[in-house]
Amino acid sequence: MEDLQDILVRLKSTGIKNTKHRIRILEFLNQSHQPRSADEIYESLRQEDSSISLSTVYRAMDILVANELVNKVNFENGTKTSFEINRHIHHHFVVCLGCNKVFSIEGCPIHEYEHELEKKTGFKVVGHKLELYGYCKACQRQQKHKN
Amino acid sequence: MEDLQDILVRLKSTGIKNTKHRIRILEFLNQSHQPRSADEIYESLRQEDSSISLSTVYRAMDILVANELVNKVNFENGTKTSFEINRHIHHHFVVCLGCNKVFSIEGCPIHEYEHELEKKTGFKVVGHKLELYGYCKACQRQQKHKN
DNA sequence: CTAGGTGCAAATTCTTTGCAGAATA
DNA sequence: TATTCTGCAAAGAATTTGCACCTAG
Repeated sequence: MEDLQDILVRLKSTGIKNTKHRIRILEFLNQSHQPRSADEIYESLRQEDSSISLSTVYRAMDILVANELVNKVNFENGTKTSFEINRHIHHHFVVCLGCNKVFSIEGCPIHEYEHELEKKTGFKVVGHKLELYGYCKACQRQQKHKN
Repeated sequence: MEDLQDILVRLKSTGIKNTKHRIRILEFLNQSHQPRSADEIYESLRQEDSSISLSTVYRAMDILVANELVNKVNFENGTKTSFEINRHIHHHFVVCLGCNKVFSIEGCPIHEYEHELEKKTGFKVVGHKLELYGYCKACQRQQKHKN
């Protein structure tokens, strides 16, 4: 887990204002092992400060995403947008369709492919999104017990 | 473009009812070069039959997706769900961030990787989502002109 | 002090649902 | 005819916005 201090330094360097809500959002996401929805962030912050509003969370997410402190994630299953700390490490997600847990994997199998594609089609690739769906070990075990 | 007849045969074989709306939705998606939102489908059908309702479109999409005649697609940019004819050909999308056009590419660079991952982690992979984002030739040209 | 941030309530947008009537197999 | 589908209107969920007040720089 990246040190919160590093993230706060990055927050300062963006020039946007350094409010307690934003700090606590970054804190919460930094300690989360999963991407979190606006609602989850809201509920978490509300436990310490019941005056915060959900619209503040949405507005904070917008600006944190625009400043690359946070990434926006949309999974196939599940309707709402999630957010994760942007650690500037290229990675992808493995999503369990049994328990909806999200695992992060480093390394990327398609950088080479991007170059191939650019050469072949002339399309300029600036990014990509890859997610794998399936069943984690625990859910596979449960599945077997059911049969 | 797959023959509409083939698709209608598949529709029949599902056992779900063969209504004119469903046929026209499949027709529309079959001739589309891009995934379409429920709203786009609705607007298109409404030109010929103004009595159709948006909820019918949503309900039709549910059942067509469940019966594998249609795929559901969620892009990172853009908020609403889109739908495309399921041609049972494994493919991925290249999305232009300039004009929002969606190009389809056949072939998949990560099947091998899936196996590796399964061996390494024990996670059972049943599917994946891969999208590439960037700029198409036309938009790259425009970009240059602006500078 | 001033630009930018915030809470609240209301508005929007996308999607789902209940129900009574209509169409398909 | 029985089951499934449909239109309409209303409800719901997620997200955005207007406005008056507040706070960090």
